[in-house]
Amino acid sequence: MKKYLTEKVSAALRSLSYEGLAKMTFEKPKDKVYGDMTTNVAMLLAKSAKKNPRSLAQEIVGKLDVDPKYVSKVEIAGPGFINFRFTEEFFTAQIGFILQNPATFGRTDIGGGKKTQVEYVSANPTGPLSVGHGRQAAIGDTIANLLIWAGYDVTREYYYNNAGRQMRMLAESTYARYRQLFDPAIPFPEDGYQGDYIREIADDLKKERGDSMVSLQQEEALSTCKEFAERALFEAIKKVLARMGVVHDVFFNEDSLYSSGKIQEVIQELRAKDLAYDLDGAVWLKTTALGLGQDRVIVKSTGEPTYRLPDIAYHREKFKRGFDLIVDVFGADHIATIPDVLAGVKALGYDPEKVKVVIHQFVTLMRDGEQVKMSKRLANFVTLDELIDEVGSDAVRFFFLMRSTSSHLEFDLNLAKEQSEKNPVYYLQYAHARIASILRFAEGQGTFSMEDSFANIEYNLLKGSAEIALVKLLLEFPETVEMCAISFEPHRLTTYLHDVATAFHKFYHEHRVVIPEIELAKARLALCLATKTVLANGCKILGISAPERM
RNA sequence: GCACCCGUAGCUCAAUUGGAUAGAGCGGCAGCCUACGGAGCUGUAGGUUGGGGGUUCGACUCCCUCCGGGUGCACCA
Repeated sequence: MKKYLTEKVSAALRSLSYEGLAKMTFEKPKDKVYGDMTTNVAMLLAKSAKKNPRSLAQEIVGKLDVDPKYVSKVEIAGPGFINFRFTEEFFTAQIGFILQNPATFGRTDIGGGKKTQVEYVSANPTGPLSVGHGRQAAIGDTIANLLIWAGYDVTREYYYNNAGRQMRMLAESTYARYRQLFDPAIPFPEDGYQGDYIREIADDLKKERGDSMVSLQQEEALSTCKEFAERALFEAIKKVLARMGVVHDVFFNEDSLYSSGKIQEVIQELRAKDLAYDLDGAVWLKTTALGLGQDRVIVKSTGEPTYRLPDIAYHREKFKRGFDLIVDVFGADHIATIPDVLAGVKALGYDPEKVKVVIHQFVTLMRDGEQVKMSKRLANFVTLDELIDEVGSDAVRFFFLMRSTSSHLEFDLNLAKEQSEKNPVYYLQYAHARIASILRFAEGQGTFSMEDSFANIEYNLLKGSAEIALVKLLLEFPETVEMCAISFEPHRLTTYLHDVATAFHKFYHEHRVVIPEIELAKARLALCLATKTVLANGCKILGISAPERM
């Protein structure tokens, strides 16, 4: 549609020798009285051509040569919009296109196979995943799906650190809990991890090792505790993620950056470029030379690197591994670290423009109209596992994706559990199940069979406004996926699918599908099947199920 | 104090990335089941887009400023 118009309008511009003076874009007007497609090219042209936009539009339209089989009306409106209306046949005929390859409808190739990495979750194995991690998992995973559908070559990655101070504390906490099983008087470290999950790990440790570790050297015992706790926690993390349908391709360990010497390489490179220097026994990154407010320490005077250095080294690896687009999904609490990392990337000679950082805001759980209070320190937070237990993984994913990532998300537990039209995820799934039910019914009546070819359907029998509106919406699916992918905004897909469900329900109430007029019945069944296709493909991208019955 | 995010209908949020009369869901009010799923549909009320300036043919969107909420700030991660 856009392609066709682009061709025709640029031909008209060429004959008026206005070509290249302004960027030509088409979009779907918000209000359907303005037609199916509109362009503001005349208004953009007005300035450089020094002419009134409306008379410019008049000139362009005069030179326009469009096929009346496709375009039924061209008009100029408002300050100089050129509006196009397409014939109904133009739309309905494309149902056949959807049904030709249902599994791939919505896929595009704008990504051109670009090698892309999406990093998300990346929680260190020091405890169970929180609901915040859940939001990140849903967002990251869906962005990855969107990019795949848009033709990118995507790797899903999880970055973690099992070496630092946090892990030391995990080991000490586990060890203390373990020893308390034999002697309750053993003290618990002051900054230790308070959560009950540590007790559970200690219990398991006792089951496996008995009291054999009580007599062990402390360092040896701690290293055993660390390994044991890390393994247990990582298994738990992977298990919860799997419950949400999230599976990473690569787990990248921060420690490998040290053992392989990459950290040292980065320091050398930065020094060689005169972007790192020594002061007060520490190594500083000259971030001021890269446009930031102040220089930052990358190696402390104790010889220990700060978090910035491995983060920069990791991003260097991302580039070295050949990724052409790097998407980092982080929580809002990591905002401050981003400029430093990007500066580091730039300092090493890579293009920071290739790194897209998606920041998501926090999640508040609401129950019975009141905020569920959570404190990580007191370890009384709701874990992602518990949330999935309570409302199910479809609702969890959908709710996490419903809002724009930059918006704070209020998660209404009562609503998520409610099995009614109020609940947006059920509303969507219900539409899919309802179509499945109609198709079953039609097959039972012998109106059609799934083996039928949809090649000879008389689509022009579909004339009702609800039918046409539904078709038009379905045809927007590929560009919607594309737009969500390139803007990294999954929530727009949830909005779109909700609209599709609404358009379908409206169609359903206005038109009976399985009727004696067999040709019309078949055309409507084809429309149902096309709708089911879009809903199913959309749900697949969102990572939620599209049930045949509910 | 500095940086980033947010502020839109009673509530939770959208708004085609600068387009035409700012839209949904929930809640409120009024309706719709003798045929394919009422987990649905129809109608209605509800707004100075936090305030004020600016850029533009055009601003919820971009710039400045103020107000309010959140997050971050270190040789912690």
